[in-house]
Amino acid sequence: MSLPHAILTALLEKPSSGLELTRRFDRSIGYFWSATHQQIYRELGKLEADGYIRALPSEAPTRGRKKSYEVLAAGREELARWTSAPQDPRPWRDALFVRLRASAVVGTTGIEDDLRRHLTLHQRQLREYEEIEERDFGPGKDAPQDRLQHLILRAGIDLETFWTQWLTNALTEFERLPDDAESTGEPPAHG
Amino acid sequence: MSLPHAILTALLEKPSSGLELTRRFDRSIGYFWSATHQQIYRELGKLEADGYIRALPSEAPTRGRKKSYEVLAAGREELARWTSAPQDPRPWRDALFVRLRASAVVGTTGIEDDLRRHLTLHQRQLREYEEIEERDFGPGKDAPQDRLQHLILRAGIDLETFWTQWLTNALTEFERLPDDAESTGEPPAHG
DNA sequence: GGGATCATGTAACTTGTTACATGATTGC
DNA sequence: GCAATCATGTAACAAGTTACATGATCCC
Repeated sequence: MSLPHAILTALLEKPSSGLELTRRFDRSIGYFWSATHQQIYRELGKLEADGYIRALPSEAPTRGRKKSYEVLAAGREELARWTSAPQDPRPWRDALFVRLRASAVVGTTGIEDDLRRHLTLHQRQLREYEEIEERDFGPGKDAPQDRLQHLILRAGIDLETFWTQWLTNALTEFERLPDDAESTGEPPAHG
Repeated sequence: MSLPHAILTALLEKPSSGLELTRRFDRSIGYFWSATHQQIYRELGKLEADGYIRALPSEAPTRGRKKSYEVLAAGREELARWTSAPQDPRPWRDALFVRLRASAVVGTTGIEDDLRRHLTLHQRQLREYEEIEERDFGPGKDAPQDRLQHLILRAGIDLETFWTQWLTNALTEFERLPDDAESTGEPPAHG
């Protein structure tokens, strides 16, 4: 149930239309909770039906006409409630590790190229985050109200750093592996 | 489309019944792709219908009777195809960061306790992974065919290390924050 | 008036979650 | 025979993905 609350947060920061939200989910918010415009419109409809947000008064609300939303008191209360309520971390899923484990059984052909490609993508993302950090949180820009934003950005930087290091290490490991290593049978139990 | 391929991998490692798979998804495989028994039974049905796996011959296949599956040639081929095909990394989503960003708008009340709780959970998971590493990949146990498994485990260790460090840092940051810091308005754009 | 683009949607599908149902086996 | 547990499922729903539809506006 994070998407509606991410939208409430975005709308509290600044009332927006669906498309404006979509654009904000392509950059800052999307760095930790991505969403497509279809999801956003659907969720806006629900939030309005639930009385958490309302469309700012304008002309006839039809297709193709821009429609901006603002958060109502009930919406702010719901967001505060959700934010302070305990939540377990979700089990994480990553297809790359499924593929690696599969390649221990059916062979590693082809996967190495994709690891290299992923490395490039993560290096690019890391650089992007670091540029944002320098621009927005450089020396003398550490206002207290920005600390939380900075903390979130640091998580992004640290995670991309993890990926670049792990992928670099994995590729080194692959060079040492016998060509197209293929093993069968149960691997160590891991727990 | 990772779940069917994770199941094919597991069945190639060792033919199993639905419940046995469920148990394996609770430990080793579940560390990077979790699944409930309902998902697994549904997927087993599809994989069988697609001709990728088959039930090992036994008595009448009814409810309550154990049913084991093995992978057919077509299943192995599909797994090899999927494993070697390029795949983009999925956009990652983490509710904790949504909550942190929300707390910059509606206040940080309550979230600190949950950060502490998450820290404990991640420390516990990290310890578990490290014990597995020592047991299965300790000195003298680095057979080439285990290298891929070790690589995956290292990713888990590194990720949990990231979490414990980041959460520790975040909690320190919270102590420095003015009580129940609450800011309004658009934060820095971050991109 | 026609194409680009801005803007809001619908529909169908896949994947993951939650709650519940039912049969078989084992130990008492 | 009955409770516990092993084992396989169904149903309903929530969330995310992909493809497509349609109206409004701007600029030539």
